[in-house]
Amino acid sequence: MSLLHAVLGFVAIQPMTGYELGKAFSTTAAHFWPADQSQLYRTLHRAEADGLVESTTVEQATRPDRRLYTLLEPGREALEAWLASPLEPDNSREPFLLRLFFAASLGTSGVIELLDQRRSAAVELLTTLDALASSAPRKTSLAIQLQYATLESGRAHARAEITWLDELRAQLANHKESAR
Amino acid sequence: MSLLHAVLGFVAIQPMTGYELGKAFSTTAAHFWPADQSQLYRTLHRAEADGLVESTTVEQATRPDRRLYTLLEPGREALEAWLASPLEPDNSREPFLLRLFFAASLGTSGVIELLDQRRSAAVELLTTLDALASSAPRKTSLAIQLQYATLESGRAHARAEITWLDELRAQLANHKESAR
DNA sequence: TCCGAATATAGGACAAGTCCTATATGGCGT
DNA sequence: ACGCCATATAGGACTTGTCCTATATTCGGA
Repeated sequence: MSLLHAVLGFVAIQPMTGYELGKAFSTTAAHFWPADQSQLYRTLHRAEADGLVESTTVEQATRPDRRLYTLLEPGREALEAWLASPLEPDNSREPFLLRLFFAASLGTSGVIELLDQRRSAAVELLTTLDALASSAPRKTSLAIQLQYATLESGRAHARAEITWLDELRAQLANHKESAR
Repeated sequence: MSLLHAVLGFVAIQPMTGYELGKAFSTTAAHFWPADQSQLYRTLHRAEADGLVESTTVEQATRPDRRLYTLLEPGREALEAWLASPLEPDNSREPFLLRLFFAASLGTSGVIELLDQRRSAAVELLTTLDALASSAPRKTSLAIQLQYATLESGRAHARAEITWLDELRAQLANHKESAR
């Protein structure tokens, strides 16, 4: 349901085509809201059918025609209603934790390998986010500040993840040693 | 797809009924893997159809019959294969970040309210996890250690979330003040 | 010269998860 | 006395998201 709201949010900033929306997602929102291309276009169709947005076809000579989507008043209302609605309880899935939970049969050394793999991925994510953060624009408007804040959130959680992994790893390694 | 693996993981520890599985999820894995009751039973049916588990009906006088599921060899292999498979890239959705990203139209004070709501939820989660952690058994086996580690992960991330929220809140409040 | 990437939109098939309801009974609180 | 909760399993309807493919052209690199 939320992809619709994200679409409305982007279109509220500026009228866009589906393709541009895809770009906007992958460059600015990918780390907290991956958007499938197919799903994006379907959501746009539905939003238009529901009268939330309006599209105008822009013909192009060589490229396929572009459909430029504009936010309509009902769409803006839906967006504001979403922003003001109570926060839904957070029930996110953590595939890594699920695996770790059941990983005992890998043995201590196997689990440590798992932790190292996860650590690599977390470090990679963190460096990506660091790069994005350092190339971010000056925080002039509230909107820009908030967009930057989502980056900061990702960095904070990535750092927390790495710290947790290191502590767990040390604990397991230590335990293994003393068990010798 | 992962619910299947979680089911195999639990049944590997001990043969269980669907109902007991539901309990196991909600008491030990709820914070990183919510399991819908309907989905659970469907997954069990499929796992049995696929020859991964086997069920025996235990008749009861007053209560409905219980179907006790046992892990079969192919199921154990599937579980081990999953544990040894490469980590999938992490693409989790963060509805709160999505909302924050587009929340500028709420104004600084509206955003601060949003942050406060989120903070309350995070604090509540943290205290729940703290309680679970303090009532956790002694970390004797590797399995118990890993299960405890998932709790620690939740706590680490909850604390990171609270810290991030506090910093952002201070920054926004400060900005608002200096803009007067 | 050929292959892939970028531009631009769209549909089909499928997987996974959510929400609601149904069935049947016993115990507990108010 | 009445309703709700726990026990125990299951199906229907629906939403959301994923993966793959199709279409059509242009440009750049190996």
